[in-house]
Amino acid sequence: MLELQLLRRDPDFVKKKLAVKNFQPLSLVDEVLSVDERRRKMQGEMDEVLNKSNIISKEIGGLYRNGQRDEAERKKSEASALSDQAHEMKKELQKVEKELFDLMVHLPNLPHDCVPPGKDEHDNEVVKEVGELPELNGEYVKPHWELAEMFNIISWELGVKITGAGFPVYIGKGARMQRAMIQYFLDEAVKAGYMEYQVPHLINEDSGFGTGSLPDKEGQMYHCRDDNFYLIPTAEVPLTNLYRGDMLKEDELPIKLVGYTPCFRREAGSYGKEVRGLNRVHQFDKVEIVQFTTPELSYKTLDAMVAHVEGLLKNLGLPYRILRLCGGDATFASALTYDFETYSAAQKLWLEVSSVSNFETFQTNRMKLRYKAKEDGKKHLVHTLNGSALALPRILATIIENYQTPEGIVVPEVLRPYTGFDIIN
RNA sequence: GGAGAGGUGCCGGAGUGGUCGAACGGGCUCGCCUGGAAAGCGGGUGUACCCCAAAAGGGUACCGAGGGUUCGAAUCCCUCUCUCUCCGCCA
Repeated sequence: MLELQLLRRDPDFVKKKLAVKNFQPLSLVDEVLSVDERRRKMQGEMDEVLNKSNIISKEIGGLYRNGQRDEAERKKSEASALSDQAHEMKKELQKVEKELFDLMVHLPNLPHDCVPPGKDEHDNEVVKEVGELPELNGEYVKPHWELAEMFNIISWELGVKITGAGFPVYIGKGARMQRAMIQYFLDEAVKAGYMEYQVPHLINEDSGFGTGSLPDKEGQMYHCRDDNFYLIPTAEVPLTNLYRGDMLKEDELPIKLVGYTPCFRREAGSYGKEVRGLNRVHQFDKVEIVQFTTPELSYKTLDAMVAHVEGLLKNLGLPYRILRLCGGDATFASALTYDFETYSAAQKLWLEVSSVSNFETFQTNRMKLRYKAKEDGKKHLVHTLNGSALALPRILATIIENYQTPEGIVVPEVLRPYTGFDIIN
């Protein structure tokens, strides 16, 4: 959630930034301000009534103590009227507060200065492209879903039997590849100073709200009706919410967390080749890194996280490119997002395998996560960042396609200590 | 799932209708004392919102959450939630 003070201070700036994000209608900003003004006025009036009521109540207490019962009784009706009035005002105020909140919740985060304007993925900016696009020839240009079936390492059919489409079952070396990647990614993160966590895969509403997943992405999450829990769409949600509501000391920052979890996404509305094979599934595994930091350091931190993800891709030997997402393609909560894509040779397709974002104070304003500055002891909202490091299925898809040979699928060197085999055949 | 006990400030822990934003103790912090320290003494020590150009100051709310009773609620009533103990079930 944006900070209301910012809207009050500089509504034009906010509008300008929202325009970059392709947000409509900008008049929402004015609406917020007018509701906010109404709210303040109402609160002032209510406080005044409450103040009077409190004074009289105290007087009544005093009168009783002095034995002036009659005088006290007489004052009661006056006090009663005031408290009724305050009660009504409170109800009205709550309505307006709710109104204000509902409006604020619909404002996305403001994009960072370097975010290019734009509508959708076509306007994203390619920042960097690394590695040779592999030239496959002859018959060895099969897409990963064919190879996976061929070597019996993934079964879509079994997944359908157990659950439904989009729930692949990994078998034998396929399962071990998964486990190897998880372990490798976790080890690399721990080496880089991240604290490993194992967190719940179900979250409550407050957690969903904290990261901005609710109400914005409600339809994307699986919901357990009976208990009102949601299946996590990413470890970002539980990891970030670990610190919800806290007041940190500046010395405690930065905080670096890493966690492996499965991720569940309904992906309503997806279709076609987009969802073939591992390209888009309802359940997948991911290692996620999260950082909490000060506003001064958060963009440096973002760079460091980008570098970390880049390191992983380099080590896996996959051709990749980094995109700076344009305003329209970046998510609701992010101020700046870099997407990583690997090139899947057989599909001749760039697949998104990581997304690294700085949310600045957008999440912490919702979560009320602050820190006390060393300098002046003042409280500020913490900056949050996160990134996939990495999401497994598309990495696996890319490995399967790019490393196919007449003998089988060659396992990238860095994974071999974890898999215990060097070829899938 | 059943029965019971309980959630108070940074921590411990009082408080069962008015003078309670909350005793007392600890912690932390500032000052005095000291060559320095300890002990001791004295002061300070929550958050959010509103009024105010700002500061000073003032107001309101907050004792797990939300409602209710009352002129007045940390205190009484209801609902929810979490923790603990016992029983049942169980990886």
